[in-house]
Amino acid sequence: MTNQPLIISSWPRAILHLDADAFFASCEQAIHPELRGKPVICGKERGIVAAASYEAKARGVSRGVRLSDVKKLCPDAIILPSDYETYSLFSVRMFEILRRFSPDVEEYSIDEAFVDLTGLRRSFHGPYDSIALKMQETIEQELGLSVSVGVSLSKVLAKIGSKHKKPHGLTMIPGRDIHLFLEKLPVEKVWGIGPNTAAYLGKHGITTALQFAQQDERFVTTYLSKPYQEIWHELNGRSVYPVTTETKSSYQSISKAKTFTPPSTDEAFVFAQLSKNLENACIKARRYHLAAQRLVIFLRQQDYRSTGAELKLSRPTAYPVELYTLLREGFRDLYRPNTPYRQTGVVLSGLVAESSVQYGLFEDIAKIDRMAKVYASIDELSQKYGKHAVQHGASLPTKLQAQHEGERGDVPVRRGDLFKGENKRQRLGLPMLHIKV
DNA sequence: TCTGGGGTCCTAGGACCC
DNA sequence: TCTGGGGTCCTAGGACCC
Repeated sequence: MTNQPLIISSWPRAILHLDADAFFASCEQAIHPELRGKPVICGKERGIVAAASYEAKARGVSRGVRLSDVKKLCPDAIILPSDYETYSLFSVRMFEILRRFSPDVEEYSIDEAFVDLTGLRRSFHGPYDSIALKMQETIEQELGLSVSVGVSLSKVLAKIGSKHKKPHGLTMIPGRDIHLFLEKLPVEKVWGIGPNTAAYLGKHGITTALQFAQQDERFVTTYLSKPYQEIWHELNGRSVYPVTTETKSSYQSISKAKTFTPPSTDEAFVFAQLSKNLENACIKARRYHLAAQRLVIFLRQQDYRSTGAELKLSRPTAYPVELYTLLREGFRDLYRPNTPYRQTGVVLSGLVAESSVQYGLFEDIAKIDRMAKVYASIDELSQKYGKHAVQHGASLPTKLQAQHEGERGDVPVRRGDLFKGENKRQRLGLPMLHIKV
């Protein structure tokens, strides 16, 4: 493997990191004024706290806590389902505001961004901290959201800055002060250093970010791999991570996984879960006009062990019908009877643009064309009525889960019951279609 | 610490070739 | 047939992120 040298920015940069405070909950409070000042929690759909407003945090509610425990901590909490579409709109507008200040905006996640401020002092007639303050104020005025920002010489340091004081912080870390911020910071709090690397560094006597930053280069290149060498430079104020402005329009891989409770030993049910994941992954791939060259499937057992297999496709595709034979074969190899499974998943990888797919000489082009049309209609229906409007027959046994999750989940369900009775879709008067494969 | 779902990048090691 | 050097490509798995 060729060891490419790191490219280190040759002049000092001014990089800002912005992190919205309690983003989901704050969006809810911005839209619904009556929620302001109250403990608001998002995550009802998953049963755990996805975000908590500062009022809720003050009562000890934090991310990941089970909602059943929330009621003990904070009985008057207002618990809402997460509404990603609305939050995305806030997110888009937040990034738009940032781009008024600099074209170099990286949309890092729904509620975080990096902005390269290098060279902007002249046009703004003021220091970097006043630009940062202006951003903060504009977002507050126009969107009613509070954000925390950090400004420093590199992305890693800017992130440390934005986390330093929350909510509504504005932290500048100039080169001469770096050590003050790293001194008390446990090394695992540094962006990119997880528990494994922290434990490894601990064996070398390194527990704080400052101790890590002060290692000499020989130590770093001898004992650490490239990602950590990069972090080491960044902590020392040498920027190696560029602010990338391209908005993401493609994927390296698309995955879908679903956990079910209780774990199941029912082969048809487990296969149906897998099949449904495949359908959902394919829908997303088609939305981005991508086709997969490889399909990974995995089954996770009750004890969290997982087995998987990578399947190669003869030609890139995003159409489940073309993948069922392979899916069945792969499943047959992995599945062990009488083993309780709790999760299945698929990964579509080796994604290429759909338009670049070459069809073989002997393939029935007319048939492929018809299939493409069927799927185009399916995608349209899913858009209108939700993605469960149309399903492959193979995915139908997932209906068992709906019954398991009902109040009387202990009642045995016979296969014959699957199609009986009305479901939500029918009650709403929406079409129910089954595609035969 | 895990919850749960969706991603990215890097490395080591094997297969294969000249 | 063995030895050895060197390169590429691919894959599994690890680590980390939000």
